[in-house]
Amino acid sequence: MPELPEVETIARGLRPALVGQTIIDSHVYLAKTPEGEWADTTSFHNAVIGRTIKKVTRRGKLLLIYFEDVENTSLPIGMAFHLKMTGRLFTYDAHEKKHKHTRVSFTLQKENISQLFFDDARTFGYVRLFSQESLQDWPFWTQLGPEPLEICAEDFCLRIRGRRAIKALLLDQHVLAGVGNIYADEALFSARIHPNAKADDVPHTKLLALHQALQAVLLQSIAECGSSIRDYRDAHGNAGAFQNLFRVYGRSNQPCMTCQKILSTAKIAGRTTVFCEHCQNQ
DNA sequence: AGCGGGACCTGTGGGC
DNA sequence: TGCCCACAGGTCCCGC
Repeated sequence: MPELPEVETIARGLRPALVGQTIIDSHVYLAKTPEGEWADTTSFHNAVIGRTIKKVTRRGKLLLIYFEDVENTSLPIGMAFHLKMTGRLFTYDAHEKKHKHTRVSFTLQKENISQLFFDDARTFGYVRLFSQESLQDWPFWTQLGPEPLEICAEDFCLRIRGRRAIKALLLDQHVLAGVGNIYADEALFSARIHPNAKADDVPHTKLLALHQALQAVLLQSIAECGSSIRDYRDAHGNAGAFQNLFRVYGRSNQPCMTCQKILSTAKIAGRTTVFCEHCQNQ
């Protein structure tokens, strides 16, 4: 679910509530949610108890929580949450009871007791504890592409190439980390590029426009606290507002905001894709 | 190499 | 009201 702007918004919301807090208890309600070296419920619990949160950040669509260093170097240095389609991370006061879809919860204390819930209706999401070493054994992590907001135009053009559909490249987390279906469609519309165009057939000037458009759409969405379609809420339970600014995503059969022709829908790169045949002719 | 389809899951909304 | 089907923001794996 959440793409880069939504995960960024969640990280910003959680940061003030979590940094400096110490985990004093944890519960795993769905055994498959923790993954990796400390996936087992008991080792997960033992590895997080007593850990103080140092940093809350993001890489691609992963929400990262780092712990303060401890003497025991065999313990994890942090945990990575992938929210997939329906994952949510919220903080609550000490009295909040487990929800229907709560998969993992943490109890925190510094001054006031509070809780962090990882809820996920469809259960595709996961949390993975990691050490410096185990990160290197995690292919999803080691193969993540660069951050789309940090890559320069020149490097962007070098990565968006080949005979695949350009939308497939934007969605490929090895090529760029954090772009999903919404922002791929919005950026391609903005740059006036057909989502099914082979990357190598797209003129260099259009690739430069796409680099600009992608960064603009991501930044604008972050400024609006992300997009809320159905499940997504930020760390405080608030909906984002960027969905009100969609120009193509979710607007099948509605008029193009540029040329008024009816927007087209197709399955491209395995995903529902909305675009304007007239404006995105390249 | 790159695609299409299926799998992993539950919830929701539309049509009848 | 209720049932059935299609579809959903992500990723991985398989076979063609």
